Amino acid sequence: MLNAPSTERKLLRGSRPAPEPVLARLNGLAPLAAADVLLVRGLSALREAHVAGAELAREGAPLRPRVILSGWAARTRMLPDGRRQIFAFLVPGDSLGLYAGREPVALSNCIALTRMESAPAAALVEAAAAAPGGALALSLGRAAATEDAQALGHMLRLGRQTALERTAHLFLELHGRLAAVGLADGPRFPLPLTQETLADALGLSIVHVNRTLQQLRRDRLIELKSGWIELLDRQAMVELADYAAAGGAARAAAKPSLGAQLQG
Amino acid sequence: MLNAPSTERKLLRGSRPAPEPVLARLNGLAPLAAADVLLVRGLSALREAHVAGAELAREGAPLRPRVILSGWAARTRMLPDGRRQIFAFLVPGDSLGLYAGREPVALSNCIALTRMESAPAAALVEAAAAAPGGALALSLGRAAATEDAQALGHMLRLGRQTALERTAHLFLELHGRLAAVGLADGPRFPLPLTQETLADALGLSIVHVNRTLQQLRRDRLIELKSGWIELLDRQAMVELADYAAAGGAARAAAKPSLGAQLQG
DNA sequence: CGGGGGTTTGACGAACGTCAATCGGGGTGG
DNA sequence: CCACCCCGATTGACGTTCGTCAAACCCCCG
Repeated sequence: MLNAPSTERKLLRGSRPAPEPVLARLNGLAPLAAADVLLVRGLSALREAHVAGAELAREGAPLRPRVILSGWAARTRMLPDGRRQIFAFLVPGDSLGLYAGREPVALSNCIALTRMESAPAAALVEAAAAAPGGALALSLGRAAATEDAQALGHMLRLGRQTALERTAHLFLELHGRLAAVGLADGPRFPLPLTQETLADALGLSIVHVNRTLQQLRRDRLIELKSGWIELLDRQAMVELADYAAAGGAARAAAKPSLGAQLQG
Repeated sequence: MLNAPSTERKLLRGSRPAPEPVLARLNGLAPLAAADVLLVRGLSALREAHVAGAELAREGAPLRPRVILSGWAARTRMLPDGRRQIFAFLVPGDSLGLYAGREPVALSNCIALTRMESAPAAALVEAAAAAPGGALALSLGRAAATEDAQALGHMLRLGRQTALERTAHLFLELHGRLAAVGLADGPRFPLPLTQETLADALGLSIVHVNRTLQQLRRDRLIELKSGWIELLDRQAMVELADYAAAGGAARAAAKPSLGAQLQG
């Protein structure tokens, strides 16, 4: 359930895990004004820590806007008999309840999958509302649209793709999203998820997820070990999973140059 | 593909198919001010007709805000090999592209499933933006939240429910939504969908949808004939499908009194 | 050296998809 | 008015995918 320990530290030596994922994300969606950049940077002063398993939102309860600085979370809902569906994974740079308007009521539960850090982001909402035509508002709007597009991609996976296609498609999406906030190391990225968590996201059983992962390994499409995954043949996976057609591809595309700019 | 002909006319004799579904919907979500009511009523002057199969939106193309006055539509996406997923059904009172902010780009295709009528609704967006604290803005916000909740319910269906549960759950959702705009006749409501369309929504094959419907009939849960469906034992269906837990139940609940008020 | 959560494997069964044929009803051309 | 036709609904036989059950196995930590 936790981020890989030694391996991670070794591979990202010299840079902190994710310098400013929220800034990278929002600035990647629309170049922010200087004031907006300061505002986003200021969020990290409000940093709060959560243990794995912490509940960030409960369905039906009020929901405070929040951005994720580090770690992974998941939006979920459960059936009375224990079946669980994960609607979305939240990675650094993602947000929660940012577009709820008035009456911010959570439509799903949200739980931390790893140890993580977040910050309340009401300031972002207010700043965007104060300047509806500004870059920040545009960026937040695009973030919302991206979320919607990803939800549609998830539905397409669940409804119309096989286990192999679904799994490849999800990995491609996660890779793109993590690359966009500077958290991918080329074709490699952290995947701190148990197979049970993957199963709940993909609408499969644990056992079948395991066999699907084995097949992706046998086909030399991925290498998966101790919380990290490497896409060995991205192009083949794109074709296998119809990634572009299934949506989210263009919108979640990595913009590595922007992340680099921010560090300069 | 068309609404049932003789039966429908007989059962709804004396009232037009759906007096003012958009008004019923929005007023049901938040009581509108008099000016808002006039604005919504004015939309029907812009009424446009569409044949079954008409394309209301294409993925990636600009999307103009629009409300549905009559008939059914579906949001879809296709895979290159022909597999199709329906993300949502749109019924009278529903809208399309109403919350897209700037850059209104369609995230999915939208096609008319029946002959239908719609009207451009940019006026609603502008009025809500002009009075962000007003009843209309609140109503549109709640409509957006309801849509999101329904999308989550759809994901839960696709990922974690059996064919029987999925089908019952969808019927319960549609019943609630149609009742909320005065289009249900007690436990009966129009269902102008082919089994192929249902299959694409439920993530099943046509044949399996057929067998699932047979079982719902055998179990005396529904009666389904020529474009109409009757829920014979709603409570049993709610338990079968875990309707409340799967979401959308409370939010999509019928508010028949409000529809009646509007007619007086 | 255990313990415990997560992973892997095998055997088996149920749910669902595919293929193919038939049926049925309503619309349409003759 | 009637025969034809076409799309959608229905049914049966069979194959595949995926789930369930159960038992190791593995590795990290305490």
